[in-house]
Amino acid sequence: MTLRLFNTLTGQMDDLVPSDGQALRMYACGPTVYDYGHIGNFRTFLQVDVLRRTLKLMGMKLQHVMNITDVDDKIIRNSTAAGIPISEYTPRYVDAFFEDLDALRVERPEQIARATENIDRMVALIQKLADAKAAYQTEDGSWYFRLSAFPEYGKLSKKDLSGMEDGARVDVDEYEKDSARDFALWKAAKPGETAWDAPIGRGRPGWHIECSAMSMAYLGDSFDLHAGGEDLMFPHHENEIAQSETVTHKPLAHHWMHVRFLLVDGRKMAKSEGNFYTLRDLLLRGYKASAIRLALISVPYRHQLNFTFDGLTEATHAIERLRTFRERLAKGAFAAGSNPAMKDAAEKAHTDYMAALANDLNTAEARAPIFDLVRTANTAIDQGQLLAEDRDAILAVLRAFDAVFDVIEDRDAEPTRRAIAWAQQTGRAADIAPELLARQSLSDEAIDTLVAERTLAKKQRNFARADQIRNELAEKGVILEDSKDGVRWKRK
RNA sequence: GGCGCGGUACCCAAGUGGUAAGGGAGAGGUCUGCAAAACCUUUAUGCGCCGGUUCGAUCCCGGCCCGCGCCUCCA
Repeated sequence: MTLRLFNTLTGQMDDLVPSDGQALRMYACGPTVYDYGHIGNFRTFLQVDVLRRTLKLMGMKLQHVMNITDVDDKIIRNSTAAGIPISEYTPRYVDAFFEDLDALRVERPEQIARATENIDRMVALIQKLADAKAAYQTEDGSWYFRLSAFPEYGKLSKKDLSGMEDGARVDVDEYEKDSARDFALWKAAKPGETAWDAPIGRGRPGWHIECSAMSMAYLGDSFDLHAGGEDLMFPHHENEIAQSETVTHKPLAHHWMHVRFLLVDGRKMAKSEGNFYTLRDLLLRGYKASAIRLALISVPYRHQLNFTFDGLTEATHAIERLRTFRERLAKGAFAAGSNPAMKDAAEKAHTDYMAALANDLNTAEARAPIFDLVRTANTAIDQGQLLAEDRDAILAVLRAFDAVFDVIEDRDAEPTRRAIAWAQQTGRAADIAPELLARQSLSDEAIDTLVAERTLAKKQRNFARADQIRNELAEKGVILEDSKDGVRWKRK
């Protein structure tokens, strides 16, 4: 099975296949670690995760590199304000980033590339650009890329910059540059700023050169796929192409994938808009990591996603439906044998599911056959028509679903527990929803004890006491379900 | 201004030239001591508006209205 994926560069759907016949070599732009990640960041990383997992489910091997930008203007600004060197400032945000990825079940790339560990490679690339007359140094010691050296500039974002007038009063602060659009490759050190000594002078790398140097170092001059948020298309990715292809004369990446933005209440998320949420904000409000994951991946990557709290609630309920269903299959007793109708239903669901993913990662379309199967199978179970082999076939379909979506298996307790601990340790305890704390107040053992007491009360037909216990548990966010096979409880 | 995307039921959302997946929510019912879960029924002759092409358009073409994103750091 082959994934058809929209390619920004060609403007059409192209098959995504490893050009070396072995593993798909892909580079995805990672975070700049100057603060905690927000849900917009994570939508992009989640969609790249969907891509990764889909390719793996199709049997493809991956060589996926993600950079971490651990030196840039914002980092320097913030670390200076905090009065500590960037080497002490960034680790906490690097750790937080990976913790958040874990909470959201985002798989780690095969290779993490840190900017500060690849400075030599960036310097070497700038020297090659200088040799090619595509880079020049200004009076203050900074290096810039000469846009006029790369006629194809704009081919990714389809921008025609030929009409832009050089030397126009576009950017008075950058009067030293030959052209207003020329971008920085190397920023000369200013007093007190983090800097590296290099043959091209003391300074630090520009953002764009990082990705060019690291992607080529880990994946070769020309690789299969480059991914990132839509905002990176211009100028970041365009600049990467210019830097790399000027030196190699080969396409940097054959395929470019851009994840569209997440909006909040119909607007781009921004601190100044007051609609800015980190993952931790949502966890502390009591939303489950799985619900956040599902909400952020259920709208296909090529569409804007309008984030709302209603959407999270909806995702919570949808996951609950799937989990309840799987538990019913796993714990129920089914007679041996196979029901041809159910076998067909399971096969069809699997086929449709895979086809939807193969069609440009259409996650919304991929969900539908799974929920169809849930309803069909539930009905069959109600009528005693579902047999043991059918159960196994359906469980296999659910595993294929979770291989990409990864929300049925309940791993929500840990991220929530960690978020609460983090809030308490960093003086943000006030941000923890009271309801969430109430929910945490009962141990599993305490719940089991109360459930047992209620079961006894029911047996003695003391329904008043039984209902009282059920209500008490409900107030603590524990929901009970009676069935022939006993009582199931779950945390809200 | 340039480039691009979207407007489908109460909400989210898929989709196709032949009459609308799925999820959530609501209503009624079955089951249950009562609930919960599950199942059944139900909620768009309708897919922003106006023209056109066509035997037939939500899906193709043109125009218009509305919303959003990028064009500067930004996932």
